[in-house]
Amino acid sequence: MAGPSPHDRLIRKLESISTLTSEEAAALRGLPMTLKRLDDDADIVCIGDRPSHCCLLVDGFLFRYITLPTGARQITSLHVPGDMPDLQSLHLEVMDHSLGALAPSTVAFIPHAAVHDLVKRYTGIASALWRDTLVDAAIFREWIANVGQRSAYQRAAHLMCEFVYKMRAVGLANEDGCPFPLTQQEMGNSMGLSVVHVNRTLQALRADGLIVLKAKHLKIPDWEAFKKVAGFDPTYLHLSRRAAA
Amino acid sequence: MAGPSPHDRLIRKLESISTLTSEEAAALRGLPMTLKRLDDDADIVCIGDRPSHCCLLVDGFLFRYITLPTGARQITSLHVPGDMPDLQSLHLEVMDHSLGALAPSTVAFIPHAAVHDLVKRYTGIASALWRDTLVDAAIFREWIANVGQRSAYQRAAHLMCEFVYKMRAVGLANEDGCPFPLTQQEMGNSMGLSVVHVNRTLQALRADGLIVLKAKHLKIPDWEAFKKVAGFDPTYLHLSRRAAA
DNA sequence: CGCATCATTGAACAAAATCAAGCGAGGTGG
DNA sequence: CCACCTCGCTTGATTTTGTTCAATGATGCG
Repeated sequence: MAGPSPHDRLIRKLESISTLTSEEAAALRGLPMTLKRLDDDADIVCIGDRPSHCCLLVDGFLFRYITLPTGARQITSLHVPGDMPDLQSLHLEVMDHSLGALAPSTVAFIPHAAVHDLVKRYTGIASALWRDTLVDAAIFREWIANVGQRSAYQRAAHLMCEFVYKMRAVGLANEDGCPFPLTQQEMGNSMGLSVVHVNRTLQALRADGLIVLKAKHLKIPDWEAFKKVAGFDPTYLHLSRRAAA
Repeated sequence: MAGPSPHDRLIRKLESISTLTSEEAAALRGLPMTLKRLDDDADIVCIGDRPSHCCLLVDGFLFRYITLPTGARQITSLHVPGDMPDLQSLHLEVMDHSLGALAPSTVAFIPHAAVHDLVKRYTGIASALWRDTLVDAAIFREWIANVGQRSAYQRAAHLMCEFVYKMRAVGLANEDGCPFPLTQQEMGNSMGLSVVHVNRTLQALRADGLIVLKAKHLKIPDWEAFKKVAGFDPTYLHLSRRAAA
């Protein structure tokens, strides 16, 4: 399945959190993009790099992570198609974290210069991109609260809630759930938990009938009950009315 | 002590992470500001609000926090003079968290319209402000790692390292340390730890000669040793060379 | 002085980490 | 085609870290 074009993905994503004029959408369609396929586990940019391109995720899943001096790894965000996970590199020259692929993925590289140019010419695009980085930050805040305050059980539920919401916002989830690409190890690295404990937590969620997670596919039978358990309120995702519906 | 003007604070802060032309600095000096004094514990904006102004911290200390459905509170950031902690409200209409005062403080309110106007007219200011929100996000990422991966002992050390660095960057710390306004309860809410455990952790840090913390003043006798314990690398603060020195 | 807030202490308890094996499905090479 | 190997998942036992509960000091301020 060929799926939407890279430009369509980007536009759909930006429309999930902003509004674009047709002129702005057309301008975005003019962005030069170089496609690249990535293996599972491949790194796109690493801490210390000074990227000259931004990366748009077209297909698959990416994640950002920090490696501590001890070797411990903390995942700080998960990304779905349409996301530009290193948009920040437009204004932050040196990477303070790394960006890698969670699953085999396709990404499109866009030269910084081309983005800077669009931003200068279209205030609407500038706003949308700035806003995108701000939503990113809002999600980071929620993750701090997730790791800092919630029990393992709630934490896992919250992580999954957010993931499904993000997938729905770009049209990649339906009533039957959506792909969920994380291994238990990766979930642990996202939530500040050991693999063993993640395993036990998932079993508890399954036993309580809250999730059906198998073969990297996640289904939530009772969405309202699940949100309640997670303490999930989607406000922080700042979705436009259309995308939130 | 009257101290620097609100505009000076802002300019100094922006210069700690960017460079401004003299024309841009002059334009910033033209920003309309309304000063307000705040008590300890006062809230400036709350979750759900739709602010029409940004807030510049002139004097004192602010913090952002999320309140979970259970009533638990997670502090997501600490702010020192020169910071604009709700700059994000320029592009995110509704607040997904709250902003309050850690200590008696003075803040300056700036109408969104005035900021939007400056951003439109000076790309350098637009870049500096966008960059400021991106540094904010980088700090959130580091906090996720702090809460998710580090022991209580390291966590506390890291929190203090970051705070002192931010104070130094705007000229508010010297070799004798700096003010440190957090109660142990607030430190706990910042690090995902109970008050009791914060207390014991601080005692351990004191016993090891790493900190001298008394009457809300913090001094680090051996900075290199302390950074090592904390696993602290200031890259993520993205300070300009001048401010990092 | 008396109240309020913050800091400190001890004891019992709970959550999650660690250590150490096994299990199972998918992929590979002989 | 099958043995085998790897990676991710699962399980149990044990230990560690941090929480909770319940008081008791200390400090500052009106």
